Amino acid sequence: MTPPTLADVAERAGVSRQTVSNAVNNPDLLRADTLERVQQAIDELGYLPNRAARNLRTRTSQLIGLRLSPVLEGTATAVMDRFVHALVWTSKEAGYHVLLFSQDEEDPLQGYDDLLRSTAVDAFVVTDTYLGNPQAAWLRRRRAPFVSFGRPWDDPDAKHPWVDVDGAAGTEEATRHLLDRGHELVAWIGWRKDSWIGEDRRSGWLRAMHGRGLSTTGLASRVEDTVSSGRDASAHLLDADPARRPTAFVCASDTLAMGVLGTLATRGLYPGRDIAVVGFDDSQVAQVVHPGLTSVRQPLEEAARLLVVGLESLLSAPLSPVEGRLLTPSLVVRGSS
Amino acid sequence: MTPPTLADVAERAGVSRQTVSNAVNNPDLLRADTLERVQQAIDELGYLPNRAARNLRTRTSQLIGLRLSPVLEGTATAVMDRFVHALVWTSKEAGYHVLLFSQDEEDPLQGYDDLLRSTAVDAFVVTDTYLGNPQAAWLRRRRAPFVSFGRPWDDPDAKHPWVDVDGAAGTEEATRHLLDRGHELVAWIGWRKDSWIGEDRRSGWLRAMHGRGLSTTGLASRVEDTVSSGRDASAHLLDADPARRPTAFVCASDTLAMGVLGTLATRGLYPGRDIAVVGFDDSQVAQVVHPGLTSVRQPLEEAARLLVVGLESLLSAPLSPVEGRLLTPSLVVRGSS
DNA sequence: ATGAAAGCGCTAACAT
DNA sequence: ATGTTAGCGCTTTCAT
Repeated sequence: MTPPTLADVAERAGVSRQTVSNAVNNPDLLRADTLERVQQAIDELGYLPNRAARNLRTRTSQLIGLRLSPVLEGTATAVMDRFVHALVWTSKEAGYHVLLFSQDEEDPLQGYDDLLRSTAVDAFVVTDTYLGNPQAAWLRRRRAPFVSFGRPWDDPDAKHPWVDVDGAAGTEEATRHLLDRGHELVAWIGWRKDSWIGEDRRSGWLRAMHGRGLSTTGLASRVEDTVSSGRDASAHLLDADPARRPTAFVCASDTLAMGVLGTLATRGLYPGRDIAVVGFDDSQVAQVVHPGLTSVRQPLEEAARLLVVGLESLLSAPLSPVEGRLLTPSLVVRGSS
Repeated sequence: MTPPTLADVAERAGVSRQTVSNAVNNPDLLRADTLERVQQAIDELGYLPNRAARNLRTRTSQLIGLRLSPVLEGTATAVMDRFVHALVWTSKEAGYHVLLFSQDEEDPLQGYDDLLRSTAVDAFVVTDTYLGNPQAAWLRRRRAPFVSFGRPWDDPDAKHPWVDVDGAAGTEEATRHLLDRGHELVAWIGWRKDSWIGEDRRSGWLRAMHGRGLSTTGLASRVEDTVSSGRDASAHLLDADPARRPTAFVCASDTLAMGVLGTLATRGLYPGRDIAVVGFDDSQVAQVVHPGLTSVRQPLEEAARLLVVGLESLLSAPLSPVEGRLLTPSLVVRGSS
């Protein structure tokens, strides 16, 4: 009924418990024939070390904590889904599992604190590094091992490994793509100024426009990340100055881009033919909407891989030099451009 | 540096370690003043029981295993995301965490087996109960505790708690909604016949149509779950018999519905005005596409809640009577109808 | 109501 | 190269 233990294997193989432990953890220490004998007993019994016992002894849990942020309905946020999957996959390769926990209403640090104090996880992957998020700083003070997906925007001397995607490079490529297709009046619909990620992405658009000597006057708009904001902003930009009516839109998110598509549909304009549109994140929405939304895709699989690498070095050598990695996203071109 | 232990608390409170354990697990056993003294020591030290030690002793892990299925790109599958979140949330309330693992390429049971043999999780939540999925049967043979989100379609004498959503009721409501709006030629675009879920959803459409004495001849189509299949199927249905040209489409998924919207866009038809469309799952896509896709929404939060309830009773009383629960989805009406 | 003793299954340190 | 000893932090008897 209960799974076999080290002792069961030892008895069957006619060796001591320690030898079995070595066979599992330090096979090099065993003589070839002993190892084989032990291995056979392990196979026959279907032995696998008891996690709780091993965790207690080694003071590790082989678990990585990840806080799941609430699902935002009404937006096109495909990132988390893909990222979680990539993280689970790469963690497995490294011998870790991912433990999910959720935000506590009143105290955002509660979940982290409890898991830490109960030694339930070895480390965290933090994903929300937006301005004012207290987690990173708090975890650092706590000396808790963690890596972050997202730059430590507000903390230049952060000492934890991080991986982020170069949003500016993404929007720059998107804008260049449109410019290459002959567009000159490429508008920007982004987020409010207090979003560093938003300003980062905006800067890529600016860079591309200015790089071609094009003026951006009257072509930008900063709004909330909702479909209706995108719809209103694009309608406004299209109606503002007839002489500088945008022929293309680059958006800070697929959500905003869907708003633009909405405006076009209302006006009988056809995306990709009459007006070009580019989104950000390559969400499912971008993939299934007609005629396909061109979008900037984040290399989440690579991000997850590098985060786990960072985690491993952090856990094996806590004082190793810290590094941040900036990944370049790619543009997925579809019908809308 | 290391977190405080039971012994630390005991020393500080001037009681034995056992008394501290009781204070945590059986506070009723302590005298009020002792309890308060211990509690104060706990608070001062920030003590939380070491998970590994507790797990070893109690032979539980307070962990629920959930296999994350691969993200299907190019489809509108919003279900998993919301479900995982709901599960994490309700699990927390019940004192459990969710451990994620991923599918092994060659052996789909590997992940389950390893976690079971290493006693890393207390139970599983199984989500893919489609035809031919060996997990449920395998877990049952293994006497592993699990609950499933999805009926045991192919196993009438399954003995595990399950929760599922009444797909037929959903499509029936969707179809009735269209009939109430004056449509009579309501077409169905669903999945291939070997999908029980697909046939279930299809039966709801049939029931609604026949309930109003309407013929379904030439109005149905069974295809793969891709956008292009939905596009092709709807185009075909619109072109087939002019006398029975559909004025509305009910689809087995939002993915298929997006294909229908694609066909409409190509032909200059306006969803909701010229042709009505209803999808299934209330994905993000349905929420952000213009002019909004009416869709059947699954009560995932309730499903997660009931699954955790089932899990608790399963783990506390393994021989308690098994129950299955069928939940009724709701229709979210948007511009497309 | 509180305490003492034992042991869950494993591995690190040491001995052989 | 293999075995012995000890103990990780906790909870479950059982005794007081």
